[in-house]
Formats: sequence, structure tokens, C-alpha cells
Amino acid sequence: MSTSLRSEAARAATPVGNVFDANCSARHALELISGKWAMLILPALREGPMRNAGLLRKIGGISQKVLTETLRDLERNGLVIREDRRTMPLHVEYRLSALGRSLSDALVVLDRWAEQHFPALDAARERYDALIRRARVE
Amino acid sequence: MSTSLRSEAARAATPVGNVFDANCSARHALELISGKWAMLILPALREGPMRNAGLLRKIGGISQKVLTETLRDLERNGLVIREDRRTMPLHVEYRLSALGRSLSDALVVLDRWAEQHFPALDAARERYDALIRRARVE
DNA sequence: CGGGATCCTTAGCGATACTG
DNA sequence: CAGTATCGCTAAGGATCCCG
Repeated sequence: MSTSLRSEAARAATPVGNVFDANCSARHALELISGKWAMLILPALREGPMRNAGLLRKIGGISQKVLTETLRDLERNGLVIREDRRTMPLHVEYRLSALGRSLSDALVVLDRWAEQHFPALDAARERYDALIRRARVE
Repeated sequence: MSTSLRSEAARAATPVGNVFDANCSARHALELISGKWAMLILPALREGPMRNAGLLRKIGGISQKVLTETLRDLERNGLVIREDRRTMPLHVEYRLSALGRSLSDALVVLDRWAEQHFPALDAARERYDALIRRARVE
């Protein structure tokens, strides 16, 4: 989200291709990805178009508001295509653009990384916190 | 960051491996990645250990505070190793753990995606905004 | 059904000053 | 040098109600 409210910042971005440069276009693209929701929405759309309610069900913990905002932002940046068949009752579908699909390839890798390595992270956290607790007691 | 302040939530997380489940450990791992900073810090450490000041210089736009917080969070989760040679003047180095390196592999893919495709995103945004403006004028 | 509009709370984060 | 501590703002995002 947010991007839609930052037209100023977006316009000020220099069109350079190094993510380490603050305020360049590449960094802006990266910020679109960051935030957990894009990392879940785009992979969720990989197996085919989905509707609002379906995404709400599939992506645990997301609110209606944030889902709408994020989808709009993704649509604005050309990653998602919103198709509104103008019927009653309403029927709106979201699907990946070619660009969005290419990004989702990279994102599912991340998702799988998280799913594979979370036990190691959990263990590391416990170790770290135990050390801290010992240090605090001295 | 944040993770260190959410020991409660972390403890409540069910140890399940599907990122689409809210509040599972895999999701927690994903949230560690989300936020743009981890996506920049971990790749920045790929070519070798770096110090605080070096990271501040390399990663444009990050503040001292956020850098410290993020590094601590990454360290806590076992992705980064902090080495404090206890000398004067101070000398602290950060480097990737094996786990952190494996994650950075996935992250550099994202960074490169952003660097390659930002023109397409920029173009899409302009198109979208132009359409919106037309619609608003009617 | 798929949102928009509001209100409201909090976390994120910058700025600044201080310390071993 | 590499942080910690404090203040203060802003904006992300939840909850709720409404609408075509």
C-alpha cells in the first residue's frame, strides 16, 4: 500500500538500478515487495485467478482493508490484473500479469525458505534469549 | 525489528509449516524477512563481514537505530553473527551465518528482480494513474 | 459481494543527545 | 566506534458501519 499515497516520493525517485541507493526506482520496486502481504498474495494467485473472499480465506490474518489496498497497489504497478465482470451479484477476479508471475517465482522461493527453515530460526531465538536472560541475571 | 518485542506472539505461534496460516512459525520467519531492511542487509553481507559504519554507508536511507535493531533481530534468529573484538577503539563485525547465507541467496534474486523490472513498474504506474485521472475528470 | 469511509490505536522510525 | 536512551510524529492497519 502506501505507494499510492506517495506520488511525490515516487516522482522524486531517480531512475537508477541499484537497490542500495535510497530513493531510486529500483528501491521503490523493492519496497512494493517488502511487507509481508505481497509475499503472500502473489504466490496465492499462482494457481489461478482468485476473488476477494477467496484471498481473505486463503491468507490468514489479512484484513479486508489491507487486502484491498495491497491488491490495488499491486494492480497499479502492473503485477496484478483486476477483472470486474459487471454482474449482479458482484464478481471480481484477480490474477497475475506476466510481470507478477515472474515476481511470484522469486517470492515462492522465499516462502518455501521460511517453511523449511523456521525450526532453525525458532531454535536460534531460544538460544539467544536464554543467553540474554543469563546475562541479565549475571 | 519488532520480533524482539513480540516474545508473546512468538511463543504463541503454532509450529506449522504453511506461510498462509496466520501466527504459525513459518509466517513468523517470513515476517522477519519482510520489511525492506533485511532484504538489503543480508545481501550486503554476502561479500564478507561488514562493520556498522560500512553498512550505514552501503545501505542508503537506513538510520543508525533501525540498522542496530534489524541486525540484532537477525542475530537473534541465527541469520547474522555479531563478533565483538573487545578492543579500543571498538571493532564490531557482522557476517552471515550459514542459515543467513542460504536466505541471502533467495533475497538477491529479489533484489535483482527489482533492479531489472523497475522500468516496467514505473510505466505501469504512469498508465494506471493516467487512467484514474481521466476517470476522475470524466 | 466487494468494497469505500471513518475513527482510532499503536508500531515504526527519524532526530537528537549521551556513553563505554 | 558502536551503540543506548528518550522524545515525538506519522502512517500502517484493525474495527466498525455503510453502500451499489
